[in-house]
Amino acid sequence: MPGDWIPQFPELATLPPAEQQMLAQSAQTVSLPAQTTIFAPGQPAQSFMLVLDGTVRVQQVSAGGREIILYRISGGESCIMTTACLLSEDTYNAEGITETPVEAVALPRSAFDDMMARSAQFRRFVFSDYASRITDLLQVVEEVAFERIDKRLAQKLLERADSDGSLTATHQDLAVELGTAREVVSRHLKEFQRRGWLTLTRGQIGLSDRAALARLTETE
Amino acid sequence: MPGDWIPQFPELATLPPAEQQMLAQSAQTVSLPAQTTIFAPGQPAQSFMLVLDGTVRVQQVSAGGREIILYRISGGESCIMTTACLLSEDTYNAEGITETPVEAVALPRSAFDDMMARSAQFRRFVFSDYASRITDLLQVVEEVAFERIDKRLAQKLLERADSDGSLTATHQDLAVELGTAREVVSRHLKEFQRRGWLTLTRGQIGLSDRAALARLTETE
DNA sequence: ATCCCCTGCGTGACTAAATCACAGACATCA
DNA sequence: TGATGTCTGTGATTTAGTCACGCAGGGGAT
Repeated sequence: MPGDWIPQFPELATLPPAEQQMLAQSAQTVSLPAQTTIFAPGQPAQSFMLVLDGTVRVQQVSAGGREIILYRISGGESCIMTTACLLSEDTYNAEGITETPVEAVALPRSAFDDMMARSAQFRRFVFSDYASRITDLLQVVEEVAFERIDKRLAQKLLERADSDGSLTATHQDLAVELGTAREVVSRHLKEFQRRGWLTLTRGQIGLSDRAALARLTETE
Repeated sequence: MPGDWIPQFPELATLPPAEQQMLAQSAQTVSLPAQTTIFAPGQPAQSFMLVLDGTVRVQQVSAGGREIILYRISGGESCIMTTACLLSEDTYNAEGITETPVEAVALPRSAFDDMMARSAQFRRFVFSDYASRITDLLQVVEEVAFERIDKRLAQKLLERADSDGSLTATHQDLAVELGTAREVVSRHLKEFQRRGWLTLTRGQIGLSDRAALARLTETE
């Protein structure tokens, strides 16, 4: 049913019926497999995306081939980045890739413009999305510029571990998360293991002392 | 005369007369001395700022006291950051400071909302501002994460030098530009001097071989 | 099975950057 | 002419990133 996704977005669910109708009619739901590139340099996006389910990873790739993850979009969030960067004539080099299969709603540019013109509430929704992304980017700048790798690594491990304290990730994956080199991650992980904080197996990490890792993240 | 600043913004100069009128009537021009804090953490901004003359520096301060300059706003540009971060409930820690005396126009929140509702052209203006800021931040992330300090330093020197090739800045100032430590800057500058690329005097740098510096910025 | 091959991981050697702890140099003002 | 604060120089040490490997585990393919 068109529009049945609207309740997933609290800011949209309270729109007047007429505007919910507009959204429902002009939006297209799309299903994307994992590892799909949603946007990339030189490939301008033409719609406003709302993610219903799954996660999209937004990352930056440097000339030297190194990568860093900027932020992720998951169910109930929107991704203004695409439309934002359309408007900027400067070249940028971020790309968006689905990490899991993704269900999303695509609002065509014209419908997006209509909604922006019509609804103050929709505008607040969009601006709040911009603000969140900017906050994310400021966070990344701060961490990359000022925080120690061991602290950042511990943070990521805690973030990505499931309730059992295990996570599936190669050292290279973690290096990309942090924007550093694989060897650096390997060495810190080995040190963590030596201290008995975790166990390492190929492509898999098991946290055995979350408290110790958490303590590291709190160091000045 | 109210509104006589509008021609400074090409995207606004072509607005229909009625909307130019609206802008002219609701905007307040303000004069700020140098070193004024325009926005800072915990001090929410309440208007959309358009800079007519002078420059505003937006920077981030870390817990450890280190700083990094994110971007600058100068005449003919707008600063959406303030309004953006109002909407984000998360705390962020960027601050905006005037580097020179600044002439600006402040559009109150209500007038900003009105213009957004009324004019597609104004919306494009605002979005393009967002996009530029995001592009700036992506640039910073890329440089901090992946570029060598010597290259980044050379870039800044070329950027900040006047037509004579001289610039007034302490090593500490340059360290803040790059988000690094003063000693690191001092050592690279000394090396540049040793190579005959510049001359150093207290608080002042004179570039004597811009071409060599430019070559360094082009290294992979 | 055995071989091959690809991916993930370990490691030493080296370079670059950041941190810590000073000391000296310069500028200004009392 | 000191006295004081800012700016710069430098050595020693730690942390991070780079380069160049070699080895291990886990599929296929034959």
